[in-house]
Formats: sequence, C-alpha cells, structure tokens
Amino acid sequence: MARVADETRFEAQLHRILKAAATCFNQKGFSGTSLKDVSRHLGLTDAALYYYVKNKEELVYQCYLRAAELGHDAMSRGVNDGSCGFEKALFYITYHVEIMVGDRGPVAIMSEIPSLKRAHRNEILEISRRHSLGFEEILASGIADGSIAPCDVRMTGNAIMGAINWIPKWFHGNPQMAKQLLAEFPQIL
Amino acid sequence: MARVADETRFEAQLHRILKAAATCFNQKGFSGTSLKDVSRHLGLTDAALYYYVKNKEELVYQCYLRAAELGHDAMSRGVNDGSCGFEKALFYITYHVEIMVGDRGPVAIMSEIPSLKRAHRNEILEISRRHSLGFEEILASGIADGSIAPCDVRMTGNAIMGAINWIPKWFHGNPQMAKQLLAEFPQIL
DNA sequence: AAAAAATTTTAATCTACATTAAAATAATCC
DNA sequence: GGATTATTTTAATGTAGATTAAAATTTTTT
Repeated sequence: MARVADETRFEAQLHRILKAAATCFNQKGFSGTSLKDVSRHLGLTDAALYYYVKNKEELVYQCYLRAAELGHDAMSRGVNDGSCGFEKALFYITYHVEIMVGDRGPVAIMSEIPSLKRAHRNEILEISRRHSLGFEEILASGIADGSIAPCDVRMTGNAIMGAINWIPKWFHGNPQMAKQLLAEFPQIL
Repeated sequence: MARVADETRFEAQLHRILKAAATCFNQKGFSGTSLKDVSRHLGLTDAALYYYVKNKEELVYQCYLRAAELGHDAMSRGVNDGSCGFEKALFYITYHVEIMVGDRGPVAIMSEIPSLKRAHRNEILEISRRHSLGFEEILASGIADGSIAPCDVRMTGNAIMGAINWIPKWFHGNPQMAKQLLAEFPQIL
C-alpha cells in the first residue's frame, strides 16, 4: 500500500501491463489472447513485454500473484474492520467485490494455474490455500461468537469463494450492476 | 435421456472423448492440454480425435454443450420435483452438484468461451443466458410464494451459479467431500 | 548538450501443436 | 469367409505465436 508515490517508472509500467493482461484474459480467454493482444492494449509492441517479464508464463504468474494480493488485502481489512465473525466476513466480501468491480480491477480469473511451471504453481496454490483457510477461520470465529449459524466452514467457504471468483464472468464494467451487487451480496451470507 | 441403450459405437466413443477432454481441461488447464493429452487418456492417438470432431475448437464447443445439457437436465428435474420455489431451487442445485461430482462428470468449466468461433460462442452464451434466466425465475417464484426471502434475483442467481460453476476447481474426486458438499449446500441458500 | 541508461522496435528464428492425407487395422455385413 | 464400411495409425505438413538479438529511440543524468 501507499507506495504509489515512489513507484518507479518500471513498476508502474509493469502494473499497467498486468492490468491489460488481466483484461485480455478475462475478455478473450487465455488461449485466445496473444502477447500482441496485451501489448496492443498499451500501444506497445509484443516484444516490449519481454523487458518486464521473462515469458508468457511469468506474465500469467504475476497476474495471479496480483489477484492474490488484492484478495489478501481485502481479507485483512475485513478482519480489522469487523467486530464479530459475521461482520468480518461481510466486510471482507464487500471489500473483495469492491476491488474486483472497481478501478483496481480487473482481476484475472485463475483458470490456468495448472499450466504454470511447478514452482509458480505451487506458490499460487499455497497462497490460495492460505486464503481459503483464512476465510474458514473467519467463518469459524463467527460460529463461535454466535453471529453465524453453524455450518461446514470448508464447504461454505468454497461456495462463497466460488461466487466471488466467478464475478469476472458476468461483470463487464456496468457500474449500476456493481452497486446492486454490493447491496445484495451481504444477504446471501 | 435414456438413449444410452441404442447409442451407436460412434456416439459412445465421442462421449468418452468429451469426458476425457473435460478431465484434462479441468486438471491441466485449457492451454496446457494438447490433443495428444486427451487421446492418450483413452489409449488413442491424437489424429484419431479428428474422426469425431472437426478440430480442437469443436471439441471445446461440444464439451461446453454437454456441460450445458447436464445443467439444463438438473434444472428441469428440480423444477419438476420441487413443490415451492425454494424446493425447486434446492432440488435443482442438489441435482446439478450431484452431476458434477458424480460419474456423469467431470463437467468442463467454461473458461474458454471467448475463444470459440462466433456461431458456437453465441450459441453457448445464449444457452447460458437461458439457464441463468431459468434459475432467476425459480428464485422469483420462490419469492412470490413466500418460500424465499426477497432478494435481487439476478445477483443472487449470479452468486449461486458462481458457487456451482467453481466446484471443479476444488473438487477432485474425493467422495467424502462430495457427501459433505451435498449436505451443506442447501443451508447456503 | 553529450553521454549513459532505460525502454521499445524491427526483423528473424524457433517450436510446439494442430491439422491432413494416405495407409493399416478392426468391425460388420451378406 | 470375402467384401464393405468404420475406425485408428503413421508420417508429413503447416502455422500461429512465443521468443530472441541487435538496432533504434527515448529518457535521465551530469
């Protein structure tokens, strides 16, 4: 956070590239987007990307890393801001959705984890696992403090994560929808 | 349904191919699976697939078509078997999940719709749209008959569809999990 | 404003698959 | 069982798109 000011030119451009890549991947599918597609989005040439990432695999990896960071960020804030388990969960979800539909997005759907190389894949899977566990803990704490009805936290967690991760599938930048979405999500919990 | 008996050899093999393809796509990612991967799953050679589908694009298209069929099937049965809106929704979800984790699965996650050719893409999108609308109608009927608490059916529908569609991401054939999942899902609604 | 460093482009190369045609094998039919 | 049809394999070919190296340009530094 807050290192936007001293962000070097390089980091800023890499950041733009990652957003462009996420946009393309979500819009045109992974196999449907070439590096040329991504670069064109920024008025660059495909070869220029190689100054920022070693190859396409790493571009995907970085996109996913960024997606994970944003999710983690939302969860931390949610845990901080909520007073009971239910509130923590609700805040987290709200923040996460806000990020996905807001201008920090788009966030790449992690549909291509298996084609990452081993080390990257393991890292992303590990992060995802921790994220899920974190959410399950929130749910468990809510059950413990009585703010959430008893349930299988693993399955409930999976279901809600799925609902969140699926958002890019149907949300395409309609701001009105974003509002409705945020208004409605809490009730689902 | 029930045309399993008079299924010709060709249709049966195509069916096996589609299941193998769905397995590969979900396990190794779309870009990570070659036709050779799919064919090897069946002890065939990659070229053999071309006897059944015109090309890789059509293989994906057929996988998605099959996924859509299975979903539609679940919804019809749900609507039939439930007496109020809530029950219809619950039955549908249960049936759909049962299909996804059962031996009619795996079902391909539709992450590569954008790379389908225009006609196929439009067809799949249209089917998906109808499916979503169908579910929204179920929700609306439940609200009307008082069995479901008022909500934005579009958003609630999106959320639940996301939860369902995401299942292949974390379900990898653990039968115990399948049971827990089915036991838990109803409560989420 | 010259020099150095950072960024981007041009122009090839390289390669993993997808795809195809013809030949071989297996199944079915009369 | 021989002929016909259905299915699969072998062996090439084709191609999009990733990748690279060197040159050109732009930005920064002094």
